[in-house]
Amino acid sequence: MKSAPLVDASLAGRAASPDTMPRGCSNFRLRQLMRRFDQHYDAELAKAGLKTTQYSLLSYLIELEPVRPGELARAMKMQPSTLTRNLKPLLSAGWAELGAGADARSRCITSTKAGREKRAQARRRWKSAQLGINAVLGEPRVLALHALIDECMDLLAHQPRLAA
Amino acid sequence: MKSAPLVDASLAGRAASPDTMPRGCSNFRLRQLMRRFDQHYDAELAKAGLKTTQYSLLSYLIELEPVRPGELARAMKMQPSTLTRNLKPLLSAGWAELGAGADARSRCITSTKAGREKRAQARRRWKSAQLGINAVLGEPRVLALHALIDECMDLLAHQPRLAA
DNA sequence: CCTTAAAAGTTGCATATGCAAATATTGTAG
DNA sequence: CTACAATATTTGCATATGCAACTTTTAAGG
Repeated sequence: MKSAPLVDASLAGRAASPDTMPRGCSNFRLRQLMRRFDQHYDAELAKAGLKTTQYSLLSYLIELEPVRPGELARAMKMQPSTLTRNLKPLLSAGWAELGAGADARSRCITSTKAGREKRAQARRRWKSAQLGINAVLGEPRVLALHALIDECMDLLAHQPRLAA
Repeated sequence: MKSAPLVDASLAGRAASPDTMPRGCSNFRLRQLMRRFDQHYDAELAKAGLKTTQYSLLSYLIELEPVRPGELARAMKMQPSTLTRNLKPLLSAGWAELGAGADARSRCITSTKAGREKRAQARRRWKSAQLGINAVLGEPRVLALHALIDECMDLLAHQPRLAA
């Protein structure tokens, strides 16, 4: 028995025949690729002493500051609770500061001088990582990937009710 | 001052002009999309009582069992240490079991009857989530995304030295 | 005013992720 | 047989992620 392939179509999704319907789990695929990318960028950014996620957050903060937590979370399309916690390493490192907002129930996040310097330094590492990706995958493919991701994000954004 | 766009090209990467070079951070984009997908699949799979990651792991386990931890990690392209921990919820739930391997320093993972039943049940939820994605994004776009991800994974796999 | 809703953040709980280091075991060279 | 390298897995440490519940404040009705 066991005529089935090692990993069935719902897992890897590259065995079964026609290309008329998506095979395999989109989420698992995305997750795999994200892990790979993350490792690459992290390895480069580690030389500047931060994680890729921290670099993104610091960059968005510097662009948008002074900014409220919720606003920043919305801009980065993440949960407010996630932002609260992702901010902690930046606060500990002295790259960002959390002050009182106009509204007493809100806050105001700003970057420090050290934070802006760290971002400038890390940016060179990020650039290196990005160029590495461009080189290995080829710029056209990276462009296509970006475009496709953007399309998906747009379509998902206007779709409040996704689950059946 | 401040003629710069709200979020510069290195962040969102959709402002600046020519399409001749990738703009913005591929990693951040992937991360965003992955979060979205994850939420969608998780919402659906929660009805069966597990997370998307656990569904993937359980599925791979059932396909490959009996299997050693390292082998399973390699198949799923994740770190062995990550697999060790991701397995814990499955063990706690009684969906998988960890036994002694041939080699005394290794182990042998197998699924339980409850695990296989749970997977069958969860598979319907996964299918529903996947169909939802196909519907919102359109099957051609999902196919394109899969193909692109697969290409990237292949190119990255044969590239041991990525970082500069 | 007072009650109730809405808004903004944070915390509790659980999981996912990876690197580096530790552990245990097996294989190998002298 | 022993010291050392190679293999297989797990732990320590730190972060990332989300949902649901909770706290505090402000706004809206009566």
